[in-house]
Amino acid sequence: MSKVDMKKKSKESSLLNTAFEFFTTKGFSKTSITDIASKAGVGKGTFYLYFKDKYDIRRKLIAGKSAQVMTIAAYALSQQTEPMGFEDKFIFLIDNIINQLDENKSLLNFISKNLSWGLFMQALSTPSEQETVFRDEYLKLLEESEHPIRDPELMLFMVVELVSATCYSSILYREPCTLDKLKPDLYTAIRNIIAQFTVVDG
Amino acid sequence: MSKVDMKKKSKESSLLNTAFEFFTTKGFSKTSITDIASKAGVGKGTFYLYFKDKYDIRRKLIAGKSAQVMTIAAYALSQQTEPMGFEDKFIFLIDNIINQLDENKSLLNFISKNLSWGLFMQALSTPSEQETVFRDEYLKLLEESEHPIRDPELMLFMVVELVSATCYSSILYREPCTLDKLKPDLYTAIRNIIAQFTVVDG
Amino acid sequence: MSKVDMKKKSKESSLLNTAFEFFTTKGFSKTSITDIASKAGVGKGTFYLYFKDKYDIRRKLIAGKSAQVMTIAAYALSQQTEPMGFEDKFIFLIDNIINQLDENKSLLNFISKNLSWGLFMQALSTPSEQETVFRDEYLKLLEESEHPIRDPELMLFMVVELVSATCYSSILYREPCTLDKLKPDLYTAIRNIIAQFTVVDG
Amino acid sequence: MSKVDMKKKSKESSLLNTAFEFFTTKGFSKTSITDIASKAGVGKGTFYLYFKDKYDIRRKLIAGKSAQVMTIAAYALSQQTEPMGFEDKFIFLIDNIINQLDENKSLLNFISKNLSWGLFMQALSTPSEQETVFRDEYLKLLEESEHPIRDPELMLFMVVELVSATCYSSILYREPCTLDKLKPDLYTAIRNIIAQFTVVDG
DNA sequence: TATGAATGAGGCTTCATTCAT
DNA sequence: TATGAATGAAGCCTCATTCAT
Repeated sequence: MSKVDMKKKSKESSLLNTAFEFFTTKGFSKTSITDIASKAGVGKGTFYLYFKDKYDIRRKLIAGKSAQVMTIAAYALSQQTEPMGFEDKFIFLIDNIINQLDENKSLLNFISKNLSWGLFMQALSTPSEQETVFRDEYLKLLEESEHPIRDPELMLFMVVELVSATCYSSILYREPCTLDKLKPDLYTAIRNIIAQFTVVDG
Repeated sequence: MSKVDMKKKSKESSLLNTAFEFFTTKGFSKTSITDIASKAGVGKGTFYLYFKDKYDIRRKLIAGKSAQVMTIAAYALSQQTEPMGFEDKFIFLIDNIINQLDENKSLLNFISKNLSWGLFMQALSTPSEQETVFRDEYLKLLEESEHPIRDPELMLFMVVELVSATCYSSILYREPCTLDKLKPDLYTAIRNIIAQFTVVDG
Repeated sequence: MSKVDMKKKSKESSLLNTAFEFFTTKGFSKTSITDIASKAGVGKGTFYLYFKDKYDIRRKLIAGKSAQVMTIAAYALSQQTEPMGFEDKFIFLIDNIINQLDENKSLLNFISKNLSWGLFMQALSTPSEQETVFRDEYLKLLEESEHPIRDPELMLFMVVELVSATCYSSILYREPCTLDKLKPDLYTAIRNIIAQFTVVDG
Repeated sequence: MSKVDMKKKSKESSLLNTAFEFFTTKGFSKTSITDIASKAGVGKGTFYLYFKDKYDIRRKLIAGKSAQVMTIAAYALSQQTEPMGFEDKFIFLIDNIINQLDENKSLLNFISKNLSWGLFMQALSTPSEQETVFRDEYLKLLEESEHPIRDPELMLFMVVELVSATCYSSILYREPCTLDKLKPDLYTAIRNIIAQFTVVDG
């Protein structure tokens, strides 16, 4: 990569990072291009060399950040050596993601405010530049499961929504309780949901 | 209520209704005071006689609409004659609310876009002008329950978040499945959550 | 007219006058809304209460100024008491307009820069708020003429174009000669054009 | 001309042609340097190697295009073998130019939008790189004329203005009539103007 | 109480021009 | 010579809010 290309990448990163910071603190509509450009240390016009408009930079942030979280979680799971069943692996992934978000509250804030089920699924199945993808990992988990899961997408949907909604409030505002206090009950609830979708042979 | 007071109320209502319509269709930040006032048929200045600013009218809308939903559900429950246990009553309330939202998509849209746990709890416990309040109803349910519930607020939190997040996508976008298909699994999951919070005497 | 309406009219006039001044000196595309508003002593937003955009104010200026010139010329003719033939009346009108423009160079500049045949004819036949209209006057002249004119619109077109193009340069830049020096030859040329369009009975 | 010089010329030509195309279609102020450079297939910075700024390229276009038209007309006249008087030669030139413009509407558009008398006269007397020049041809015509012309510059001025203004509207918009219908009356008018400037010995 | 004219800060975006490569 | 990334001034326009009537 040439020197000039590196500079360009660095500018783009700088803009993305700054936008991310403002979006998560001030909110999208209260953040102006001027805010982003000047904090990023570039001219206002420069912004438009890299992004079509404000919506464009948000879209790219969502895609990038989602992929990043998924990839980290999937990678962590792949590093596990001891044998685990489907349920444990699934909980492992969930737990890893929750911990990432717990340590990175602005990311959580951003994702929660901008991620709908549609965008999430899209991010899950869009490989972009990442090699491994969450969805593949999830499907692999299913195949390895001893007991078949009926309606795996609906199950994933319910779990994801439950997790994201409860953890959001819990991590950011410690309401109605801290994450530590929430986790046991949350994981129990997840295991119950899994059980409820597990087809048991007669 | 005097004639003048009625006129005042009517203007306020008109503004609230119009604002609601725009917020749910165009979104909050893309709705202007001019939009609201002119559609409501009053002068722009009049808006400021009833509301401090744009945020004020949103706040009042959230409170009012939440209370309305809760009140309707609680009233419906009170009309039930046959005896029901805690779990059934709880599910009854949830089901009633879901049905209200299913029939009133713009309300769902508005609540989902504007309701955080904090605002929701606030709305639940702010009597405003409504007589009955959801929270009272919920607490009454708990007292009547045969088996004690550990951590009732956490339980309510988890259920509310699960319901609102899943139903939002399901009702509005039919993704990942229709509401009819979702309901059985959702209610099973809720019953499991209730069970997991129920203290069983030994 | 109420006090408030008078104020409004005065603001609109102020904006029109200022815009006219800038358009004729700096040119249309180099004149900004900020220029106009601040010189007119009103806020930038106020401009948009009176005009849709920059093109709107130009359109209104063209219509207004054209009508004004035509009306003055027609009125002056109507005040003439001594009997005149068609040719003389026509030349009278032309001469009056030329003199108006000679005394009002910025008006000439503006009209010349913004008036096409289409706009001119449109302005001529749009009564707007003026009572008398140039076109009516012209048609009346024709009717009174002893000798019929073949193709009166084409004749008017040729004369108008000849007059406007030559006088523009002559008045503004005194090139290639002064207006005084131009007039005799110009009027001779016009009389010749009229003659060439006059149907002579045989 | 060296290879490098040819390359240079080709870039300059390409820029001029592209600018001409945009100026006549989009207009001067709505055409950006980016438009010109990118359509011409060169870098934006390259533009500034050949032209001082946007006004510079317009100026050079006007000069070049005017000279081109004049040269073609003068050349056509020089090819005529049969003997013609001054009036006929003059009309011949005019007719040739009108026909050029009729076949090349974008050129007419450009000239009309950008040519004032001043620029025109300047173009006529600036030899630039062209060998033959309209003005020379015109003066030669005068000398050959049997009857002296009083005030030849004023006469040329009036004719040129009459022709350009009427033909512009006629060719581009067919208003108020087509070119074919206009020509006879126009040429009659021109002959009359010539007559009016011709000094007849007594 | 009711109005809507007036405001000006601030948003988004374009673009002529420069300059390091 | 050739490039195009970078810039920031400047343009247009919106809109929440105020205030005189």
